[in-house]
Amino acid sequence: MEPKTNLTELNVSDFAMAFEELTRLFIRMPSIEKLSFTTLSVLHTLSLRSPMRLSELIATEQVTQSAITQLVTRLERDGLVERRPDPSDGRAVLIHITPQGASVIDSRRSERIMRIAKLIERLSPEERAAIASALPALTRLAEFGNA
Amino acid sequence: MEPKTNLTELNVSDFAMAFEELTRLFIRMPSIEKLSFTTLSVLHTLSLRSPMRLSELIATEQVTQSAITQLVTRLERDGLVERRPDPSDGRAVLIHITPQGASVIDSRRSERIMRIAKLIERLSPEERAAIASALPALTRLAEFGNA
DNA sequence: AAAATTATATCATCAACTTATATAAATGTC
DNA sequence: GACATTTATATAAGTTGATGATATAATTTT
Repeated sequence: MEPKTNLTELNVSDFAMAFEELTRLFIRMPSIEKLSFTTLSVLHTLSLRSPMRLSELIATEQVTQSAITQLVTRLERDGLVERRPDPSDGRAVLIHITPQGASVIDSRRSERIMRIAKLIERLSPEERAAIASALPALTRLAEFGNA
Repeated sequence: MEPKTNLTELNVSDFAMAFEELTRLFIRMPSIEKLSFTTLSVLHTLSLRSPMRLSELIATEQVTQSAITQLVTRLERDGLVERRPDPSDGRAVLIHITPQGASVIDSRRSERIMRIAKLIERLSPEERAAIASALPALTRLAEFGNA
């Protein structure tokens, strides 16, 4: 609506490209545990909000009920989560993250921070400062995803 | 090695967190064509460097030979790529992207730019300017991935 | 010429996703 | 309260996407 099209459009296109590349880099980043995006995402969400219902996870993770049910079954098999009845609704179960599941997320997070640190080291102080001052904006962008 | 640990570490941790969230947002971003990461990545790589050998794609995409062979077989089935003999090596095939495959990548890219533009609109001019000045640094970060 | 390496196809298996179906519990309507 | 509708979740069947293993042909090395 606003005639900032020229400036916004140029920024966005370059930004989008850079971010796509960074996303690719991240996805392909080696990891101790070879877990899928959704697995990690579910565990991450549970590490923040455990316990949760399956229906809640379906909403946060944007995959089908069946996929979540099956993933939780596998995670339960591997000891990363537990199913418990929901006392407030006989149809539902509550998914609890186990200490083992939580430690997967913790170690994963630490590892990725270390890897990113390695990359950041290769930037100049000016480049780092620029990223630092953009960080609040990037953080805000990220929050839009939870809206 | 350098005693910038404090500043770098603080930045990196926050940056990493914001970055993880943004990555999640991007991965979960809805799309007209529901294609997997590796599918898109292969098509993207081919759109830049077609034709390529399977062995080259194995290296760029960081998955096994078997996975690439099978994926290319499916993409060929769907008309997005073509296999042709490599005249310089009787064992090899060259994978060419088709116009259809290229248009998948193009439309995907345009769509994502539009979606990101929508998000960027919600930032203030100051926030946008901060991201714009960080963009060269982010772009540099992204390039480390191709090293 | 034979051995070793390279390039790729295929098989078997499991994870991860989809749609479809089924069942039980909860809620809404009369 | 009886019945209809909705909700929550398990499961089946199928495809895709990944792995390791195996096989075959072409090329390179010895």
